[in-house]
Amino acid sequence: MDVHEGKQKFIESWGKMASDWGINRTMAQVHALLLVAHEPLTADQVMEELNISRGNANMNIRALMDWGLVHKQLRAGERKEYFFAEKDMWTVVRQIIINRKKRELEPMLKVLDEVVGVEENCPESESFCAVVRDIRKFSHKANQTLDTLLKADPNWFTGMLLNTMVR
Amino acid sequence: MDVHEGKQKFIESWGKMASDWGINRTMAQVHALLLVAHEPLTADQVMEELNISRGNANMNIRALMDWGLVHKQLRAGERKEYFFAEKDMWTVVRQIIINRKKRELEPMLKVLDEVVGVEENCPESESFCAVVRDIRKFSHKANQTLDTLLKADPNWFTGMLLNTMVR
DNA sequence: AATTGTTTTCAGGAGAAATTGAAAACAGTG
DNA sequence: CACTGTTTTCAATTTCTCCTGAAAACAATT
Repeated sequence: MDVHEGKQKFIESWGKMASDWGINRTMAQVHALLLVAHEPLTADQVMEELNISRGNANMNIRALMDWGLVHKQLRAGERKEYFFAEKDMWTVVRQIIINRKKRELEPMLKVLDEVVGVEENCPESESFCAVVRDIRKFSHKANQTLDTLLKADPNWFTGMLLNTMVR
Repeated sequence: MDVHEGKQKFIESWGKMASDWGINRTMAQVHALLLVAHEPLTADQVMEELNISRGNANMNIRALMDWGLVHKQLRAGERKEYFFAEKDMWTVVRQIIINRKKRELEPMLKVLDEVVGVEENCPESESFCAVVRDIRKFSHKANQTLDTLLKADPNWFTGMLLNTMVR
């Protein structure tokens, strides 16, 4: 397999996976393209490679910068902007966790904290509260675990999690 | 807050979170409804509570059964089918991991295994392979970790992960 | 085998999300 | 400050996913 075919397969697959996980497919494809790019690319190159419009390229590059997954490079004497992806996988995963935790997990936790306070005065409300308490406990633990993970050493995840668990 | 308001908030929030994660919102709302239901419900009750059509209710209940998150209850002398959700959080999380791993993580791993074999004969192909190797290593470890997690004791996750990590 | 109650299917429609492309805004340069 | 190359914005359009509702299939009962 040659490198172009490999890149294409990778980009397509990365995009597919992302859309399964509720992330815009094109955004993930731009990310994939920059991940495997040999050098920083301009918006025009991204448009060209992925056959997307200027507006689309611009929006998704911006979104990726907001996520902390892509950075801008300015070159002296050039007006064009170049973009490159963060390539360290641990950092990539960190950024994704940070973003999704904030956007999606924490709002859910807030609601759980609210509804766990429902008055318990009948079998129905009691079983409701029991279920919510359980989900809430679980979610808070997951959230704390993620916080710990984020504070951890860069090599920690790949190293320890596995070693501790595999027997 | 009364139990009805609590249930509604919970159902709405669960649905929102699911759609952020690429899961059909209505499917998650049906799941949430059954999770907090005091007793098993019929398809008609689900339709009624969530204001959805018969077809929609049926399809999503089926999908939830495929995921192993909802079960059918048959009652002697009744032709209607009753549905109830698996309420143990550890089992719920297990089922979700099993399903998403199979549907989304593993196909990606397969592609990574393929493209890592790209011939390395120029700077471009070398940097491509280096990135792919890194992602591949990371993903395989994550996959193995999930396998171990799935084999683990029901109380393992909530217990150990946190205790080991929090200092 | 006809009747009734229930579940399943799926073509077409509705709504949501992503994309385009052209105009506006911006930023250097002579 | 006018000109040029570049990025940003956003209304209109396209694309995709999801939902509906009615018909078909199914299954228990008489």
